[in-house]
Amino acid sequence: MATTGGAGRPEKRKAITRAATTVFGREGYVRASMDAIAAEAGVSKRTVYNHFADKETLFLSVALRSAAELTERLGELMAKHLDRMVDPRRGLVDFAVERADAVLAAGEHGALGRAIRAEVANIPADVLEAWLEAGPAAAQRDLAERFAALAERGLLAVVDAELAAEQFTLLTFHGVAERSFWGALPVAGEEVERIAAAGVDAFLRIHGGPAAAVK
Amino acid sequence: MATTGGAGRPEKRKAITRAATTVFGREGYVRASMDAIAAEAGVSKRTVYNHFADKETLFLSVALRSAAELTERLGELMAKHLDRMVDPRRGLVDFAVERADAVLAAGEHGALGRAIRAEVANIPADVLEAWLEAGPAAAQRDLAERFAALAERGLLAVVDAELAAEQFTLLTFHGVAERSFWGALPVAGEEVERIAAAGVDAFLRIHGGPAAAVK
DNA sequence: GTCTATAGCGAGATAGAC
DNA sequence: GTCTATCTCGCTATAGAC
Repeated sequence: MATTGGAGRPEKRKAITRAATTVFGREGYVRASMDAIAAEAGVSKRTVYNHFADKETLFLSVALRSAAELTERLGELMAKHLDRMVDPRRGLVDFAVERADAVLAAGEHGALGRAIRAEVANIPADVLEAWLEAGPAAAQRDLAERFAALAERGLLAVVDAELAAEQFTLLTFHGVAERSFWGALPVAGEEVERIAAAGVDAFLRIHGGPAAAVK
Repeated sequence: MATTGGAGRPEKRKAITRAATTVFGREGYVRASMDAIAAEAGVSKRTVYNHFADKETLFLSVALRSAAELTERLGELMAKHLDRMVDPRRGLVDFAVERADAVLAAGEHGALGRAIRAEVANIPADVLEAWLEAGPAAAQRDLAERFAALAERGLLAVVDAELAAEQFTLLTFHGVAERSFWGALPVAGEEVERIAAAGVDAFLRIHGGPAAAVK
């Protein structure tokens, strides 16, 4: 959102956004200080204010960027596991595990998502809408399209792809997200796999095609 | 957790915890000021520090209390809707709707839960454990016991009651919690009912007994 | 002309003395 | 219940260095 102008070397700007991402992710919006971000970026505080009008602008800028990056990463994971899927259970479980890792791994995008969720009451409605559209909503639409394609191929018995995508995410991801407080606390890999497997089993009982019948 | 001592009139203490609950819930931990809490309680700041050693102690104290109260309230809702249940779908949907209201209604316990989730990285592990035990974990165990009893009565076909309770919560509650950012943003009542109904339908496909077969 | 370094302002916080 | 010491914050201003 609205930088201060075109001023400044682009490599400095990149260092600032990188630093802001890690510091906001680690400390949250209120605790993070512009001093700490400048120090982490290895630039002077004045340079930070040369590139971004104020703290809020910087935060929303990196939050939007992080959401878009995560959406892209999740799209890659879907392509890898779902597009050429043969065994529904295996493909879905593998995707669920890798998604949980991608979103919740320490120091990654999940930390900024947690900061956004903590600040939601203080974020302008239109900016929050933009974040949702670049992040969670977009990823959810991607997944729904993939599920519709899988139904086309007879691998899932999905009638409402949006609903199926929502329920898949709830059953295989949100349990882990809640346990780890969106990545703030570590969750054992085998726990992630256990939840993913149980979630996929349940999902297939709701939306599984004949080829994916569950005992 | 560890107050400063037995000093002070109990009605003042109650006013302080009430005020702290609303202010922490409204502003979050970092933004909330001890001045604002003292003003909201109608006492002097000195009185606040007479009852609670510092800001963190006060916060954790009211967070624990709120979690326990919410667990009790949820237990009442379960008793009301599940113990004498006749129609599984109706009972489960009604419970899901009232639970979402109880947890996420503006200014209620959900606000403090949101504050806790935002501060999770800065909360001592043992205190966080205590909060989980008094709140979410206890409520989840209650629900599992109820589900086991319903299976006993033939109203559900549940084999793993803990898993069923977890999946019920995911399917009927977490979608609403996520949409409203744990109560920070309003969600229309009909949206809550729609999600609850779809979640219960899915749940009954996984765990429904013969009496609750879904088309 | 963009950067660094530093100093400082005004506001608001915790915490505690009186 | 007031009042204040001390700290840190976001942000600005003033220097000079590459």
